Amino acid sequence: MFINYKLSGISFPANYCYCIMEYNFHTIEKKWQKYWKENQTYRADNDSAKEKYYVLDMFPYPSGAGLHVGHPLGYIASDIYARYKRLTGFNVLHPMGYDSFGLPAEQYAIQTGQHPSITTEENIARYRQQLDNIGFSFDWSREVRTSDPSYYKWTQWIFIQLFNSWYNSSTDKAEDISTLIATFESSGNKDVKAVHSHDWHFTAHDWKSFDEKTKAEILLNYRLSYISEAMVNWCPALGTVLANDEVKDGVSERGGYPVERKEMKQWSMRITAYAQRLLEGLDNIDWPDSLKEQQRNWIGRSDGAEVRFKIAHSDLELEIFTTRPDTIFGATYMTLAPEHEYVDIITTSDYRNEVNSYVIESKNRTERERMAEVKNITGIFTGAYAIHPFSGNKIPIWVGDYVLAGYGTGAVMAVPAHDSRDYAFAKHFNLPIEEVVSGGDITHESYDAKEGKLVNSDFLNGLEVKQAIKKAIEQIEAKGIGKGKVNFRLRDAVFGRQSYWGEPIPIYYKDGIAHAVEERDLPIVLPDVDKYLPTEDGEPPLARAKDWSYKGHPLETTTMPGWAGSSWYFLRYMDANNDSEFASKKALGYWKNVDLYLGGAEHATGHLLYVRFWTKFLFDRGFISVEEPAKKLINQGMIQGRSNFVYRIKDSNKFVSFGLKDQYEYSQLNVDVNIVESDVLDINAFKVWREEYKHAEFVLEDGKYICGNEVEKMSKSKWNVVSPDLMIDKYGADCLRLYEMFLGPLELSKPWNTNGITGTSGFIRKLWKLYHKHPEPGKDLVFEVTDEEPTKAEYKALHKTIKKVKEDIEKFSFNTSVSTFMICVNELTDLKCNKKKILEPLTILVSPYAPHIAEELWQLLGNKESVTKATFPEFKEEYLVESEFAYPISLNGKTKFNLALSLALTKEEVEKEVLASADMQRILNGQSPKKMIVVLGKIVNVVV
RNA sequence: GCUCGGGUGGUGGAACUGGUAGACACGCAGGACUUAAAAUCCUGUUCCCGUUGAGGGAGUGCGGGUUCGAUUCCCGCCCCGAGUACCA
Repeated sequence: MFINYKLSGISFPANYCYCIMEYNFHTIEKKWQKYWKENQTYRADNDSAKEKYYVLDMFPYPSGAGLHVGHPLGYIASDIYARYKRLTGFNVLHPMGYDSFGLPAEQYAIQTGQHPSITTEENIARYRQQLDNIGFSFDWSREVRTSDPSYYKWTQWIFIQLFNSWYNSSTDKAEDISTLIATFESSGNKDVKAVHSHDWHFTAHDWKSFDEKTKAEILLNYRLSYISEAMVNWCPALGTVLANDEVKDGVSERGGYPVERKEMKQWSMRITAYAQRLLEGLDNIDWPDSLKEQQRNWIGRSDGAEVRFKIAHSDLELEIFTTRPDTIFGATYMTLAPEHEYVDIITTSDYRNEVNSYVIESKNRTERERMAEVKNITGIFTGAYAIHPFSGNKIPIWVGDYVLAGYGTGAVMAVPAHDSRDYAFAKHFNLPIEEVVSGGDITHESYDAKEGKLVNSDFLNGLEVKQAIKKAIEQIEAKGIGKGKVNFRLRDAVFGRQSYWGEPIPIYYKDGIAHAVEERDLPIVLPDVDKYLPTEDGEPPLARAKDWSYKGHPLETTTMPGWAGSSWYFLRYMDANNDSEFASKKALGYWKNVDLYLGGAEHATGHLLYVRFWTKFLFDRGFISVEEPAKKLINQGMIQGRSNFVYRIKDSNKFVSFGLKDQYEYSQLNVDVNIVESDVLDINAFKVWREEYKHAEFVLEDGKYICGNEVEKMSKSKWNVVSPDLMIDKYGADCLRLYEMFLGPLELSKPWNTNGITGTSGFIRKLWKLYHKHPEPGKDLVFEVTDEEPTKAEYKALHKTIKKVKEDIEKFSFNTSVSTFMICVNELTDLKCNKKKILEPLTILVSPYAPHIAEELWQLLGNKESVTKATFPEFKEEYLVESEFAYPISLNGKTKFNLALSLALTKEEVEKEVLASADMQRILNGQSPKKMIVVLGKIVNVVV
């Protein structure tokens, strides 16, 4: 039997016929959810003598599709951990909220004209209900929503702090812009070491003579949030710019639309100032190695040198960056990025036409084309030459689009013998290749390894690569033609978005100069607009707002990106309802940072990098006392969907079953997995699923319509979304919680399938029965536990479980603790144990995993307070002590039989007993053992 | 290409610092209960040979190595997944 809930609107009957006398999860789960809400059971106190523990989930974007069974995986795990920490005496902060600004709501608003806040509100209500159904221990009094003005007031406030700060490289931290201005006034900028955009040199006198506008423009080059003319990822389809981490394979991450490079005036965040600290900080946090590695690659530190090459017949010098200064004698040509400013200047008249058309051509290629054609080598000679600083040789200067304008200096010294890209280029254009490091065979390929001795390299000859790099830099510096230099791949983050549904940037323009809004005037509330689209002349939607101004001056019209609100929300939870500060000093000082952060790995180079950046910034400016947002982080795996397909015969309304489809010409269509059971289609449900299928016909096999299937990402459009609501309705929240954990290790990705859920469902019933009198057929179960003293075996079953579950939770191995519970309940059932001294601690053990049934049992056991206030049972070794052990006896490492022996025996005695045993005699069959290994309490191995 | 994970029954997965491989659960098979079905309970279930309940052999992707003993450690290879992509 299968009921299609969604379509029929029928909810599953509260009781199966057998359920009357069994555990009724429907009423009991609702009862406790109500109790927790009314008693504010999970409210965390900011004023506690207890040690704090902060468990945080990455908050969701409330999408219209609602939660699917994949979302709660991490929430369940963190909830178990939070509950466990409470039971072990911690004051636990476990909040939840919504990342509620975002593109889907805006897209919907564009289509329907409905304000995105309405959609958002509805979606949040649905999420909340779904979350409540699962029985999470969130402290909802601290809920945050990034789109709420009381929240984004502080997002804007932080933006202003960034705007009013600069990065002092001497003190290695962010400081108030006033300290920079003071320095400019006293000594100009010659002694200022800062992370900034352009090099100017001015004296104190110059500074004082500059007009306001010039001063403002200079300061913008130092501010940590700044506006500049920059190359951005422009996505015409979305009508906005995107940050680097929002672009995947040359298309937008959301929607998959093409992205172009475009020069635009844009607000950006000077995250590059923190590159080194973001890198170093990784060593001190307990995050997955793969995630740290991704951040390291994204930051992309490379150590090398900047070297200036003189250009022949010119006063110009070409500056290049290289990580291999040791190979400088192998530089046989130079390559400039097509965008390099020198291209135009140095190209000789003979080559000008060709170079010009090459540059235009490569500028017109989109990022995507450029990526797709990586193997396609293009380039052109400029006619100009550089002078090798050591050999004095003339080396040709080329233009090639394999050199990126945005990295290093946009120019390279090409060493084809030891760089595969230069090698490919040199081979293609027949340029000389000269070996300077021995160890490879450069006639076949470049030798890129940093191993070997230098050859053909004058003063570097004979040195190992490492020493040669050092020596080369020394010589370069001595000659005054360059210096050692560290480069980062990390770019400043584009911060402005040409969309509506985001935080307004609190900036206004007076005489064309950007000014921050006064803090006391925050928040700058998102205005109403007539349409959520750009204006006719391409201005962002906010330009449509009436009177979008501040003190008579125009306000910025771009809004903040999705990651703005999520870059500091962990702090807001600490004091979520504070309207005079983003959080009080006291709350910040108590909760400090997140102890355990759970979420998906897809945020590695986005959110998780930005939140670290903002945390370091707030730390520098003295607002918080920690430098990292989360001490420990775990990535939960993704739950994939399992899609089902039907096959429509071409030009008909007839559908052919999976096994017979190849006899026809057909098209494959996704079908709602909720009307398919074990790949068999519910034909009647299918007919009512969509109007056009009302009169559908079928070609069946064995009287059934079999669907095809495939594992895909769970999404609305693929009709493979399984909602937790259905599972809860059918099996209960505790069962869903246990099952999601039982599925396998938390970090693992796996397709959702409900095949095994009857296992955890059976476990819950067995657990319930333990506390009840033996059932009489047809009668209700009657609660009954005794005060009798448990047997040794019963104590052992309990304490084994305490030990294992504690260890498992502490290493986040939730799947194995579910097994442990099953083993324990199986054993206690066999022992017919109904003793309070066993069952009461067991209730506490189970409560983090299955809180509803645990609360009910806890109450039945006579407790007045919630089980969440109990204390996690203490493990006592004494119950596990054994006097005997069944030794596995193996022959040459292969186990043959078991022999129970006293643990008091010495090695020699064990040896004797084993040899004397009948089984051993039979196996040896007259042979004498060569050697015997006895590991007391573990194993005996006999070698023949 | 590079980086990081991972390959264990029909399936999801266990196995602590090298020490009884396959826990637990699903599925499957047989049985009990039932007019019947569902549910529940019991038994079996890595594979192969053999069999009364004997016993034997193989086995953790493949090939080697270290060891009394290897899923676990080392070397080489194959396959799968994730991330990244001209970063000089």
